[in-house]
Amino acid sequence: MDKDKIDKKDHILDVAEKVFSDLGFDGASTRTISGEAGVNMAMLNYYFGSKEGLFLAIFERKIASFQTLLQNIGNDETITSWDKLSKCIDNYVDRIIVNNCFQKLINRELTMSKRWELTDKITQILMVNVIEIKKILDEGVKNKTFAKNIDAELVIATIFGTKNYIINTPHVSSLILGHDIRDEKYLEEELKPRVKIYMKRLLQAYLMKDNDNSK
Amino acid sequence: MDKDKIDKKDHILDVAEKVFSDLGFDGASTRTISGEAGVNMAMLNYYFGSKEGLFLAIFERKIASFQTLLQNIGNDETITSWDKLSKCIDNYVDRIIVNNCFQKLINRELTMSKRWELTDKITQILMVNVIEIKKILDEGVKNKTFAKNIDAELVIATIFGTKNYIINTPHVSSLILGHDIRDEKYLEEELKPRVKIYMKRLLQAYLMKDNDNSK
DNA sequence: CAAACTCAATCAATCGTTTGATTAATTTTG
DNA sequence: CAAAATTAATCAAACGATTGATTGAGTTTG
Repeated sequence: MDKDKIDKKDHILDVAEKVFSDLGFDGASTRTISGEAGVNMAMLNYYFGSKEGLFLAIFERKIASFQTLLQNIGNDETITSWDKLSKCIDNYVDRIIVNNCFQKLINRELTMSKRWELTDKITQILMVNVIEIKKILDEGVKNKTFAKNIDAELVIATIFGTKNYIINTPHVSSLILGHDIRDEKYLEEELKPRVKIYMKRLLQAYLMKDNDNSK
Repeated sequence: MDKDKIDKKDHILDVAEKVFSDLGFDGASTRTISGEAGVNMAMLNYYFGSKEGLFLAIFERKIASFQTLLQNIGNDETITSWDKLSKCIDNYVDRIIVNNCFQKLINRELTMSKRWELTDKITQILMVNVIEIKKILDEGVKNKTFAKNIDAELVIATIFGTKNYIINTPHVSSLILGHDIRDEKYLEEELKPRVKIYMKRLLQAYLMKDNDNSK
């Protein structure tokens, strides 16, 4: 049946995503992945051509859902620049914490000096979001919602960096926060709203204050 | 000669640090490392026992320099909490951008679910800095330098996360900033001061403003 | 000379991939 | 309809290549 085939491929991709994110591309053997997924080793090549093909397929599957999310917020003329940024933060915190282990994959791949093609593709995808936020920040400066001398590029680094730090280094951030951040209940009910509130207060304080240059 | 021996070991460690940070632990073969370092493959095992021993030796070498840096800032009674935090930021930005590729190593290792012993050791080392900053923040709240309702834990995530984001994802941050951040001149003369100024303004705005809870 | 060092050659183990056979379901044919 | 042919899916086994590690013979050094 066609449905079963798709389900099986999807199951392999689910397992592979987890194993790759735990062990890295080189650390995860095809035997481990196929074993974990409960399928014969040869099926990986049968379905995805190669180990790298499997790796790429994981990304292909996720890309679509990444593209469209922030798309229309920037063009909404009815809300202020601050509200747009606020919406972006909400979306981003929600989305990223769901795609937990995929985020780890993306981030590790970006730190590698291998597989340039994939690195470039990921970079391109992430830049869509970066540009979207940059646009909102610039617009906010122009219409004086935000202070004129903000450092927009580094604000972007803070937005993405803060979230990445929490998610990608769970050992450290769990110690800092005093909870296991891999506990889904804590994540959903406490951490997510807390990060949202914090990010908004942090950025509001910075963006909407006059940072005079006379030190 | 004893000097030559140490120099050679250090040279191997330098090369290995670079190769590991580019290719990951599993992606970097002992042949690649020894070839890059211009030494016989067997030397790696002769000096460091094993591939993992070599990997650990890279960390051992760096640990000492990491420990002592922030140590005494927190205990200085003559400066304000804000100045302490300010000093921490300076130290941190300076140090971390120098140890560029070692940071990538640390960060990738923290995202892995392998080599628990090393992960725990790294976590422990990083926590020294975390606790130091936490202490400063708490003290600042107590003596009313900082607002009473700040989110100290997430401030820490912002400090480390912002810097990590810039350094660990050079492809993306180079695009954002419009310069190749691996260009040492740009890094030293432009980016470093810029990050310092930005971080201080960002944190000052947040920490020294009343974040009322009514919305 | 003895200890420390260096090397090419080699080891077993594991890697990603391919193979050829087998099964089961579908389509074509007489 | 029933037999034959075709197809996709699955498997155990094996492939060559590469891995980290070791060997034992040679060289250098103090």
